[in-house]
Amino acid sequence: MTTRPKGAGRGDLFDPECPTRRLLDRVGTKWTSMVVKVLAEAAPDEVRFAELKRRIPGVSQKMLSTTLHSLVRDGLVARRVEPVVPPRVHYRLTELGLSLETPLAELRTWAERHMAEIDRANAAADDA
Amino acid sequence: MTTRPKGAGRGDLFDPECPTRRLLDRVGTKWTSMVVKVLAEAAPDEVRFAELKRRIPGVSQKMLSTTLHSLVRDGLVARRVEPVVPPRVHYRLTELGLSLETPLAELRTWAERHMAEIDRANAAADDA
DNA sequence: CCGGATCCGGGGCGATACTG
DNA sequence: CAGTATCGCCCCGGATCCGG
Repeated sequence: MTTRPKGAGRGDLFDPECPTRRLLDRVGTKWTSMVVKVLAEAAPDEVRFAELKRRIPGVSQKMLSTTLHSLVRDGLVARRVEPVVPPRVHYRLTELGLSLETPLAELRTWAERHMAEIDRANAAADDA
Repeated sequence: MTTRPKGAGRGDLFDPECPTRRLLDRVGTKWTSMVVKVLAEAAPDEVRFAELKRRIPGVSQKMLSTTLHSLVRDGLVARRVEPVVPPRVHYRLTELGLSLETPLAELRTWAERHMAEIDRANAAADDA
């Protein structure tokens, strides 16, 4: 999933290593944005795995787990394990993750305001 | 494709019809954000197909064509054909498309500023 | 309770070749 | 010049089983 190029292009946005494309590859995966949102709403508190799953209807255990590990790997989410039986695992956004929430929130705002127009455009296209 | 549970709860962002998820499904496709960026930079001028292709290294004709048609269908891009031989097709952002450029630009800014941190986090994870 | 391992289908995406 | 058609790979993401 995570494409792993090495040198990050920082000048040309259309460089194959374009940071925006790479970011969208991550944020665009199905569950990432929702995980970030839930964790952002809970911040600075932690959220347990099961609670996260409960708050994101439709996500499978596998995908939630995979998504979280990707985010941890990217340094956007911190993971804390309580060494008890049964184990308890807690997640929270790092500062980096929190800073990402800002632009993501703006995208959400745009979506809420304008998706209806997109739907209308599609409906019009279907007519033709 | 997507099952339609019922009327979308207009409050709940985690509804299966969540507008944010749907927007990200579109914007997250590989070439969309770059097409929008090129057209936004050219705005309010139009850009021809070949010029668009030239400015987006790596894109195939097929994917550029597909991406553009999706955007047209969504009402984000307008298409104008000059009925000459050989044909000339011009594209430009609609107002809706232009308004999307704003939050997208902020995502780009975030990406430029922070992708290096993400890369470092990944490198650190590779060590372990 | 948390999540790794495996199997599998569908769709995004690319390469190439062909039309008007 | 600007597409469309076809083929096929890859990998996301869902279901299920299992392990600590």
